[in-house]
Amino acid sequence: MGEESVNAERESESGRGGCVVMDTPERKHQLAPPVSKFEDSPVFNYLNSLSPITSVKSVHITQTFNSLTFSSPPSVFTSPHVSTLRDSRVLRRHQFSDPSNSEFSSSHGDKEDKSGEATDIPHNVEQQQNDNHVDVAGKSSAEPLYETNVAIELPQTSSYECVSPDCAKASHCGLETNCIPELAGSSKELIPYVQIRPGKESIEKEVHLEGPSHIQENKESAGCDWENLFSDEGDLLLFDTPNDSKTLIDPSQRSIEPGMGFCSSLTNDLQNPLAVNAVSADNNSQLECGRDMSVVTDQDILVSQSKPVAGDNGDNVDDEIASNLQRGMRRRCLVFEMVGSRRKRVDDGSNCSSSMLLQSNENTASGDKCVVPLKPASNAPKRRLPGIGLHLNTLAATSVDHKIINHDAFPPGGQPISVCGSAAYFNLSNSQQIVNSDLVVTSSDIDTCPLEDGILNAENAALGSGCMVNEVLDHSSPKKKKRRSDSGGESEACKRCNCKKSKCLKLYCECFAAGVYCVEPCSCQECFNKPIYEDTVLATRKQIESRNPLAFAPKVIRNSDVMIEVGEESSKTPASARHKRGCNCKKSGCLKKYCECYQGGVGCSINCRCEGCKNAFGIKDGSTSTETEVEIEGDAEQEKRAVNRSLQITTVHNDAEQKTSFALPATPLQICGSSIQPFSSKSKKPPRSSLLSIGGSSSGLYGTPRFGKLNSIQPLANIHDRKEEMPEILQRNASPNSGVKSGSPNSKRVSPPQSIGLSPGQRSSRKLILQSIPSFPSLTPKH
DNA sequence: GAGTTTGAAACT
DNA sequence: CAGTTTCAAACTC
Repeated sequence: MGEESVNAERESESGRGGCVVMDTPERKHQLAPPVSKFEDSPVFNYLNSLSPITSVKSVHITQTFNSLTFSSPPSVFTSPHVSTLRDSRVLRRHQFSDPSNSEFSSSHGDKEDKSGEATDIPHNVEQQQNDNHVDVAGKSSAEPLYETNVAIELPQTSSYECVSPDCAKASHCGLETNCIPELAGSSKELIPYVQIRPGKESIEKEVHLEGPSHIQENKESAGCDWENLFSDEGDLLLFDTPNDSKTLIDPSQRSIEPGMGFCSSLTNDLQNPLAVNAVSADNNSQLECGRDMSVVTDQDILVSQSKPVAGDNGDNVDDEIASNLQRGMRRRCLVFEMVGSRRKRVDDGSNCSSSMLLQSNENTASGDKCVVPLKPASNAPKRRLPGIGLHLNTLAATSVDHKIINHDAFPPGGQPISVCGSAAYFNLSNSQQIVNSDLVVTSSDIDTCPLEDGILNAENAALGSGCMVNEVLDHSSPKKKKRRSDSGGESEACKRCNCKKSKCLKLYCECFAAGVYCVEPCSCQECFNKPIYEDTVLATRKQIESRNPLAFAPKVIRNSDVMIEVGEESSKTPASARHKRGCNCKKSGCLKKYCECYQGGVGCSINCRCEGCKNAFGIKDGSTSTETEVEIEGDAEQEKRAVNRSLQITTVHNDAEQKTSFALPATPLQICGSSIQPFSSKSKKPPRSSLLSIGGSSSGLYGTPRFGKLNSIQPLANIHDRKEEMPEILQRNASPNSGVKSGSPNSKRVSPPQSIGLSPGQRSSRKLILQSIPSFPSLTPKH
């Protein structure tokens, strides 16, 4: 459990979703160079080596949890705790704008406790962390747990900040102070803190008397180290808390938003120990603070990192803000995942800290397109951008978003969720949301990516091909290019709609169908597909899903996916990829984009009812024009391979994708879709759901199914395959187009020019791969 | 950019 | 499930 919980926390931190995975590689790079003082510390080394992996783990973990919990969504929460907590925080934040209100915090704290396992787990983790920290202080052992702890600690470090609020109870503060001294040597920043703390220590000591104090202390100590480490490694952490970044970034915002202020104050405190102390004195909520703190700490850490230890915030802050603005676009796609995670957090237990987080989120989240808001990840993305974490990066919020967010902070509907990000709603759609969030985290989630399509797409887009990423980024780009231009792949994440009557609440709307919120580039009228209307969006989505669980599933399924899902049937549909439902073209001859199959770069299948099919990618009869579809039917082995791959991929998605992300809706959607796809075959649908069934509800919860897949898949997936895939995937990433093929070994078919690779399925695969890679090296195993 | 075509989505 | 309507993208000019 401890490891899992830790992982979950990591995930939550990475939170922001699948992004983490992406980040990991980058982080490594980043970390390696900067290591300075901390390098000596075993822990630090550990982190460096692990950090990348850690992020991945988060994803996997979530997945694993999901798989484990599959039957029961709640269980999922447990693993994802962090994410859930954060999400909950977000929501609560919205609800409770005023962090100042101790009541809220306290209440939140209670809620968190109630939240249950998820919340509980964190505590456990903390304890473990504390233990670890202690060890760390001792310096010695940098055990895998350690790493996990470290990851967790980040949050804790935040707790450190939180401590201030809690100070009454003090555990954190005291611990921190204590820890600090130990760690102090390692980190520059720490020293300052230490100095400050002394005053607090007296208070903290009182707290210490209580059992928890030790743990907290340890945590804090760890946090301190973390800070140092982060400062070195920083980026990693940053990714996790986009929101945080804001808080950290903008001191000014603090003044503006009470809640934010709190967080910011914390962050500031981090920078300025004295301030922190003062804050701590005021704050009452302990647990909440702890969690929130964790968030804050992350932010702080991030900030510190972003800015070299120096503490000068001003300049850095500006830069960060700008970066945030840029992020806005990205967020949208990724958001889903992120959002989910955040929401979870909120739900779980947002405490006072949560409120702060929420605020921070709001700040970070862009209103606007709010998509962004979700992702704290977005913040992370900034730094991540450089690295693989493209989708995550894409998620990054834009500065604009931040602004918007503030405005939106309290959507009319009431739920701040919007903040979470466009993608978020997918998660929300069901109880599964939790799962989704997890997925998101993983995907991201994910997303991402991403949503499914939403997240997943986003993720996929990012992962799938550089194109996707670009597209996501492009959102900012004014014009909708035709998403499809990408190729069949339509990067859903980047979709832009032009709806006039549907209010963007029907599948007519590409954005909505993709599980993504409409963004500026959209030319839609009377659009309700915005974070502000998240409730409406979610409700509508549920309705649609109730009618057709697969409504948001990716339309085009890869062979691998099909293989997996369909299993036996896959043999029936040799084509590398197929349209889930098949087309119904009568006049276009399946040679124009009117045809979804053609648009998706896939051949028509038995499922199609098209007339006069001339689909260049493959005719309905099964004879794909392109030889590409080599029939795998006969080969059970091939199918198995494909399945394994698909599973791997899918698992990754769940991260993303997404939803992230999603990527389906976010990624989740895609994932779902993939999972769902089996059903997709028109008539055959029901049977295949087996996978879905694993996940739980097939429908809305695409996330779950995906998770299920992921979970199931991961185990199934052969390491060999992954390894092989990994490189390929990477390469593919480099070249999106190529990627397509790689996606499914079986699918030899070269994706038509379009980009089969772009096709959601492929994307998903890519995304998955990317994520999977980092995840692969799960830290836990080391233990 | 306006208008037409097309097929999916939604509705009955 | 089939037929019809609505809708927005794709396409053409």
